[in-house]
Order: sequence, then structure tokens, then C-alpha cells
Amino acid sequence: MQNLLHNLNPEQLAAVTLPSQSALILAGAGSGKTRVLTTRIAWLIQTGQISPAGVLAVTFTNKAAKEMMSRLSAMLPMNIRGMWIGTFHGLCNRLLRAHYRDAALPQSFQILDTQDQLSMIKRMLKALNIDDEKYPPRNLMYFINGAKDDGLRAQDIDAHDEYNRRFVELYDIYDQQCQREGVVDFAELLLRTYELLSRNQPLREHYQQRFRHILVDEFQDTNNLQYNWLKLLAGRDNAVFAVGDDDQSIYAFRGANVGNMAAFEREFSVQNLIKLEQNYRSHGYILDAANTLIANNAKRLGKNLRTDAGHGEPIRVYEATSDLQEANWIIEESKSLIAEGASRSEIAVLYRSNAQSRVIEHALFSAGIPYRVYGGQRFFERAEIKHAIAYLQLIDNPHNDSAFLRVVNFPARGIGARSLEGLQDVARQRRCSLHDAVAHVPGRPGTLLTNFVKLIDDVRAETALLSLPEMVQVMLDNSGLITHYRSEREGADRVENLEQLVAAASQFISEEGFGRGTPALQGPSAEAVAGQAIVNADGVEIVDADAPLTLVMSPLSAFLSHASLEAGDNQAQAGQDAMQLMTVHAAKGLEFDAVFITGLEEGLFPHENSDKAEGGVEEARRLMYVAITRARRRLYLSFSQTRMLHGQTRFNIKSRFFDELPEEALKWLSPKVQHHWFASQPRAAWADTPSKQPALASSTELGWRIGQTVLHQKFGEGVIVNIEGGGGNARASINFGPNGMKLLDLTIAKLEKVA
DNA sequence: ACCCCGTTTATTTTT
DNA sequence: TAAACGGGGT
Repeated sequence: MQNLLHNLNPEQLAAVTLPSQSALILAGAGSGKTRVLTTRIAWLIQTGQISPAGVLAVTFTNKAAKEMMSRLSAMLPMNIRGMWIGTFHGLCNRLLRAHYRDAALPQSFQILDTQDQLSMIKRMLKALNIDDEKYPPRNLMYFINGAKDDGLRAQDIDAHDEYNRRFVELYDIYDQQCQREGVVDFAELLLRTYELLSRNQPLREHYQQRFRHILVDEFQDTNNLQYNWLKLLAGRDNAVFAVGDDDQSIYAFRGANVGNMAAFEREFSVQNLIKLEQNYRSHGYILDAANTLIANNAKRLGKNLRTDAGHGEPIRVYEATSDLQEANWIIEESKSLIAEGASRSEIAVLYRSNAQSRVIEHALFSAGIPYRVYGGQRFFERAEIKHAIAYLQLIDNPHNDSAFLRVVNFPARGIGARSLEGLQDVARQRRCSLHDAVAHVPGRPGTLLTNFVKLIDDVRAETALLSLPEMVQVMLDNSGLITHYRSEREGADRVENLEQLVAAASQFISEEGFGRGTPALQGPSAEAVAGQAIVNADGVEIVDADAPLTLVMSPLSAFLSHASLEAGDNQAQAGQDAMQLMTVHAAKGLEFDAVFITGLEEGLFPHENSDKAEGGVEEARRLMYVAITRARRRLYLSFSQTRMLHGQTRFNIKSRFFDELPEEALKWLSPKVQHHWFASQPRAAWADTPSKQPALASSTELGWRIGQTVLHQKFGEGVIVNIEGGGGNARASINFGPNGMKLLDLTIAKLEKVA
């Protein structure tokens, strides 16, 4: 135990050893957040305050959950299987599997990912003959997910106009369709569990009594439903240990509510708020920059990072004339870092949006520097894998129409759109699944469809006693998927991926503790279930959704859940010592010796949409804060006067965030206010855009040019983005950054040129 | 049933 | 720019 608490600083120690009450830990970047979280669990167990089964730890990502588990198993000399550590969705899945009857779901319900959900909505709109211009599927999806995230069912929503009434109506129809198919979307996993526990008192009390300690990671990212879910599970007596950082809240756009931190303090009567402000990651100048920047946010719980490390290197700032030049500068700097002995994987290039990676990738490629881009397609998202998964889904639950449609004619079986429309009509009339409708389709389409259904049924029958990997193999062979991709010109990779799926299945069953030979379709045995049965005080029998998974679902169901909930690694040239390219969002939680934050321009970072959204600029500032605090020793900031965006050259001014950083921490590598690109090479930029010539001719008479930086007494500094008209009629679009884009008459407006 | 070509649209993303 | 989608033609 001494060992356990040994190297903690006073605040960390205080947090780890708090009494069993709800507490809020404000954990700054690099302050040892995960360490506190895991040590807290280990300490509770070692001091005998709780048994592993009494611990519930919730994270947002599978990665974070795995990290916690591996740290815990290093800390504790025991099997940590009894602990519930997982993502909100993973834990809900487990609960719903164990209590599927109470939750009114089929035992083999399946999970729709975002793609599946959208295609299902499209299908529904089409079937109802609804104009998808007027009711865009995407909007409906956001509406549905937003409602679910707020805990609302269709009947709970008051629509004030015709348009919204329609949305509500469609939401209701969508839910009914999901129910018929036995599928749930991501938000549904949470909402269904919430409803299950709130309606079923014995069940709720059972879990409330079990989980005396609930620990939550990244609390600032919780949405309203997750917050209420925690509140429900915590009941009145349990201790919720919430760890988060309001300054790193960057997911409001997907429903995260930072306000949950303040609400938590109030509603869970938090006696102990501990701030972890000692930073173990970054050098002084870097932290100064982060602190100074974030102080510009008004809505904060308040926190200031400090370090024992010295100032370190100043933050280098570079102003490029073009995105291309910016990229080349990154390469030059990286080369010298590498020459000084830095390893490539310790250098990260961050950007606001994915599109920005192109130029940088191109430059890195030309320079022959290995790199890795985060955020590509992941294993279970690949088309061929999704097809294979769809076959498996049909074996497990033939009523999953999304899966049915995905593969009914893939590989081609002569079942075209026409036949499928007919089938869908029959299914709608009979209010049944496509699978069940097949028997009622006459003629040749009927025969072909029947053959398809028979194919699925045969694989199911043939593999009923086989293990999961064996089943996957048979499915691949019998479905014709492998044959199909073998005959395709560029199918070799896909065949290889499909073979990897067998390996993935094999790895999965051994990791999750299913016996090697357990039949893929074998559900929990009656005795196993009986062994888990608990009779509560009211005489109600409850089966606890306890680990391992083997007790609540079949290997196949478990594997399919896994495929939906854990999309797998985004493919990477792993092993190589490569530079790391990613969005700022993707960088959250990571750290690097050297970090480049690129594209620091008005309109991009902060993004132009940030100005419009409520609290958008503060969120953008937090994003910048996250970016800065990724760096350990070296930080580079860059922006460019011009940038190619959507096939057009955009003229930008530097981000307002530069004005919010401490001057003494920065070292400007290029002159701050000096010649712009057009001064030295006036022709180059528009040589290939003849259309702009007339405007330029007229504007040059007046002395104005696109790209010119100007000063307006009211709007401040801006850049001329476009000039239209000529002579006495010349007007210019000027980007004044924080003050927006203005269209000004050049003959009237009082503008000063900034050199 | 499939392919081609024009149109449209472009933050951030985990589950 | 470029990728994804949908309509229409073969």
C-alpha cells in the first residue's frame, strides 16, 4: 500500500484517499489523471473498503478502458475481472444482454452503427414516400439522436410546428422499425438501459447496492443522458468519483455538456473538489501559453497549471505565405529535430480539419519522411468487413433488414432493385421483416430470394456446433465473398482483410474467456444462469449481468457487439518510426516531445462557424488549449496568408489566439508585420486566374489588391479577399477575422494599408 | 444490372 | 480539389 501511494503529490494523494462520498477532481492536462483514477480503485480495494465487484468505472473510449485495466492489473495482485470497467455503451450493452426480457429486446438484438442508422432512415423515408429534400435523412438522424441524448421518446416531445411534428412522427416510426428488426442504435443502448433501470425498481436497487463506487473518466464529455444514467445508478448513497477538465471540453458539438460538472457538484452534494494543477508534462513556456490563453474564457471552474520544469525552449511561430510553404517549413524544422536526435514518432503535426493533412502529407512524402495519419478508416468499417459482418448478423438475427439489404445481392445473385422494392412492399404490408416477407414473393424474384434465405439458414445449421472462427470461415466460403474478391482486380487486400476477420474472431473468443471450442451460437447455459441468479428481498429473481460475457451472450452475439462498439484500429503502418499527423481532437489525451499546431488562421482556427455557435469561440479556445498542452518540450505554431480550400485560394489573417498568448514565450521566426507575399512576387498568385484580371486592373488603379492587409478604424485589421467592380464602383470583401467579413466600397471606406 | 457522369458539398468524432 | 451521391442512359 505504501507502494501504491508512494510517488503521489499532495493533491493526488488527497484525491486517491478521499472518503466514500461523491467527489469532483478537476484534473488539468498532464496532471496524472489516469494515475489518480486507477490508484483510487486500487486503494479502495487494498484497504478493504470495497471488493472488485463493487467497482464501476466508466470511460468514453475503449482505449481508455483498456488503459485502465492494464494499469490496474499491474497494481493489484488479483484478477480484476470482477470489476466493471468499460465505456458507457459497452456497459449498457452488457446490462441489456443480461436483462433483455425486461428491456423488451430479443436476446440477439444487434447494434446499428452510424452508417447503418443513416441507411435505415433513408430506407424508411423512401418507403413512406417522404421528400428527402424537405426532410434530409441526416437531419432526422440528428433529431432522433439528439432527442435520445436528452432522454426523450417521441411522445415526450412537444412539437410547435408542422415541420417538427413530422420529425417527431418519423422518430416514432423509426423506433418501431428498430424494434421490429431487433436492432438498437448507439443512443438507444443508453436510453434503453436508463429506462430499464428507472422502471424496474428491484433491478435498479440490485445494481445500486452492488456498485458502491462509481468512477467516471473525462466527465466534461458526458451528455445529459449519460449524466442522468450515472445519477440513477448512483442512487442516494453511492460515491461517484468524477474526474474531468472543463478546459478540455471540446465535444459540445456532439452533445457533451460541460454544465454537467457544475450540476454534479450541486446535485451530488460534492464536499470535496480537488484540483490537480501540477503538470508533469510540459516545459514552462508551453504551460504559460496554455494558462494565458485559457484565461480568456469566461465560463471556467478555474485552474492554473504549474510545473517544476524550467521555461524550456520558446514557442516558435512561423508565418507562411502559402499552405505549401507552411508544409515545407514543418519539414525543415522536423528534419533538424530528427538530426538533433528526436525520434519521428515524438513529433506530431496537428491541424483543425482533416483536409489540411493533404499538403503536409505531400510534402512529407516528397521529403521521404515516414508519417502516419490518424483517423482513417478502421477495420470493422471497411466495406468487405461490413459485408461479412452482415452475413453473421443474419445468422444471429435474420430480422435485421439493414444486414439483409447489404448482402442480399452481394455478391450479385440477380436480385435487383425491382425485386427488392417488391419485397419491401410485402414486408410493409405484413409488418414483418424482409426475411419473413420472402416466402410471400411470387415468381422468379421469389425463388432467388428464397435461395438467399436458404443460404443463410444453411450456414446457420451447418455451423451451429462450430466455434466462432470456424463459423466465420464457413460463412466466408459459402457466401461467395472470398470468391468474389479473389476474382476482382484489386481484391487481394480485401481477401486478406477477410482472412484477418477469422483471426480477429479467434483472438476475441480467447480474450473474452469463451472456451476455444464453444459453439458460436451457444447462449448462456441454464446452470450458468442459475448460478448467477439472485433473489432480492421482494422475492424477485434477478440475473446479474456479471462478467464474464460468457454468461450473458453467445460468442457470436458478443463478437457482433464487439464489431459495432469497437470499430478497431485505424489502419497504420505500425512499427515504423513515423511522424504523427492528426486533428487536434484526435490528439486529446496524447503527448509528444514536439508539436506543430498548424493553420492558425481566422476562419479555420477558430473555425468560421465558431463565431456563429453559442459558446463556439470558447470551445475553439479550449481546443487550442488542448493542442498546446500536448507538447512536452517543443511547440511550433504556424499560419499562412493563403490556403487552398475547396479548390479555391483563400486569404487569411492570423488567428486571434496569437493575441492571447504571452509575448515573452514566443519567438517569431518570420517578421510579424512586414512584407506580404504579394509585395515580393506580385504576379505569381493570379497568373493562372485570368478571370480576376479586370478587377485587379481596376483595383490596382486605386492601389488595392487581393491579399492586401488593411486597417479599418471600426473593424480593425483585415485582409482583402475579393474585389469586384472597378473605377468609382470598386468594392472589396474584407475578412476582419473576429469582426467578420465585410463588403466595403473602396472609394468610400476609410482604409489604411498595413505594410 | 451496371456504369458513367454531372451535381453537390465540404469542422471537429466516439460509441 | 475531391469524394460521394443520385439520376439517367445503355
